[in-house]
Amino acid sequence: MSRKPFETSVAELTQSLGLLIRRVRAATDNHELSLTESMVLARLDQQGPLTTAELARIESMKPQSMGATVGALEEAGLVQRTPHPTDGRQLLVSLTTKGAEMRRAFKDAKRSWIANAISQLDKQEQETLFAAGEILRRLAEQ
Amino acid sequence: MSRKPFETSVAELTQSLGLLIRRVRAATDNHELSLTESMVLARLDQQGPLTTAELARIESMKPQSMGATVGALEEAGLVQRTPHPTDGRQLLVSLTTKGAEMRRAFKDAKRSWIANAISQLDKQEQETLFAAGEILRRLAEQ
DNA sequence: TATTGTTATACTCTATAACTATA
DNA sequence: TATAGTTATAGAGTATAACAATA
Repeated sequence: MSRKPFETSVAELTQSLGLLIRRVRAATDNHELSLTESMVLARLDQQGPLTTAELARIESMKPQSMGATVGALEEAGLVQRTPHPTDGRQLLVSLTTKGAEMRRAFKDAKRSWIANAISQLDKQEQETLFAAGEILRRLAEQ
Repeated sequence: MSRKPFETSVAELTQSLGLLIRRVRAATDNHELSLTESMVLARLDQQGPLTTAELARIESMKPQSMGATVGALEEAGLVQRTPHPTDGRQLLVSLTTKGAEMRRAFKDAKRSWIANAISQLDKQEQETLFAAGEILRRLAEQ
């Protein structure tokens, strides 16, 4: 196979990411959760109740921005805020029954177009994608 | 190697993409070009002068949105608009000298944090990333 | 009638700044 | 003094709607 120049490959990757970002945003308009909202539900599902500040740190966002996201999820009835037992400043965010159901639906790969699309790729392409995901995470955290 | 459940891998990939999107946006604030602006410059560099409507189709955006992007690039002196020789409705967007210089700088992988970061990965990781880029583009266009 | 482009307006996501309450 | 959270405001990126000019 003939190798492309490095810059061409980077340009193509950048373009793919750009298209994907807009595709994700478009899906959001279609009554799906936003990327950040999905990420928050997944975190709460995996790690149990967390505070807004903790969620912000995990997702590399400002606490005020995460506050808005959590507020939207709360308004949608997917999460609830309860006072921290010992620290009066903190509010613990946790999944509601409806939020937990939403997560299960996502895991079925039926409700999220991206999970659904990935599930239709062959095994090797899925492996490539997941491996790239880990590399991209390292890049993002740099 | 122990395989993770599919849903876990999808969740991790989604999280990586989310972090990356925010990282790209943060870089934009630091006087770098936005992702879309970079994509437009790359297109014009590769394919020569194009109209706003053509650029919009290529990038899966509405012509009005692309008009704003092109307007920003024009204000920055990176592109110019010239009347189409035969079709009075169209304006051809092309790189200015300054815009062409900007593209060369990007190709040096010094000005763009993402190109720079990728250049520091080992060859195999770069291959994985570029292969994933092609898969992601297919997903985005679905 | 279809297409190119412009202008006006609005929405989402995230940021900064200023504040209160608690530790 | 530091941390958790809220509220107000702003900016970037994109969308929809309504319009003018040209094909």
